[in-house]
Amino acid sequence: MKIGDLAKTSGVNAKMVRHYEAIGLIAKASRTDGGYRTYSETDVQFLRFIRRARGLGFSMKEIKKLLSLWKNKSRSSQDVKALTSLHVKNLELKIQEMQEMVHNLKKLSQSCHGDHRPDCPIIESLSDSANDFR
Amino acid sequence: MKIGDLAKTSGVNAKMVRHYEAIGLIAKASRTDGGYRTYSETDVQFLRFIRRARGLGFSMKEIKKLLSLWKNKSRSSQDVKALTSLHVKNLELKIQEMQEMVHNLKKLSQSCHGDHRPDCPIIESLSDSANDFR
DNA sequence: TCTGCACCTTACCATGATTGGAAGGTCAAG
DNA sequence: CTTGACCTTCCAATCATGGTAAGGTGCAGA
Repeated sequence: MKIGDLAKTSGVNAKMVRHYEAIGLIAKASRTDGGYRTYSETDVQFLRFIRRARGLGFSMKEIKKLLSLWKNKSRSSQDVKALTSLHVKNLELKIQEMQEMVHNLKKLSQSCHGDHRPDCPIIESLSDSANDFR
Repeated sequence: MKIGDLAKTSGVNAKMVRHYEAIGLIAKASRTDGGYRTYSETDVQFLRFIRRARGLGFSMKEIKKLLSLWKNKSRSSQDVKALTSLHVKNLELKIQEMQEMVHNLKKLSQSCHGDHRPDCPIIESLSDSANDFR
């Protein structure tokens, strides 16, 4: 199986597969005589794992850990759970921050009449030293 | 006023001030005979504006627009409001995505006993082709 | 066998915002 | 005159991804 087929079946871009190899996330693929990378079904599973973890917002660093836990058959589910709840915690923090942003922006936007006049509380608030949003 | 003082009073890192100058977000500062950048109170206001907009999650591109709207006295508040609501919309989309991630992760985490045993539904789910989170 | 095409290779550049370091110049106080 | 704080430019790294260029491989059809 060449990299293009791997990309199709795993859902991970060929470019990304090479990138993951370059940063050591996955092992170096074996090559054909012509220099083409070759892959097996196992690699497909591997890449799918990575793609799903990315889809859940795990960082590459976290995925590296998850992968080693996956490969390690004597792992404890505790470790995986801990990594996951830390990730959840971080996500929730970010969500809260963004919700605050939205709240502030909406409050500003409400008081902005939104017509041709140049007065705008959003602009004024941003330039007013009394308003610090962090 | 030198760049260090500007940094202190505006709350924007000296490094960042130079960067903003380099990418054309702010005008090139005048220099002393020794080559040091010099700033005025106006520049402090400027940098504070940028810092607050960043704090609200606006991108540099958006801030560039906001700055030109700020400087342009004949701007319409409509433009500012439009830019802001677009930003809010994008934020809300991202928030929703992250909430879905959290939801999925929590569901997985719940079914993970979290002890020393190697069985872990989180890992299993990531390697199982039946689970696609996007 | 030649040709064309799809696919592969490496290598470099770009994004966006920020941070870090290195190597060196300026300035004021002691 | 030395010390140390501050400034300068330049270069690089982060993180995940996308793009391009220039060239090699492999296979099907004429």
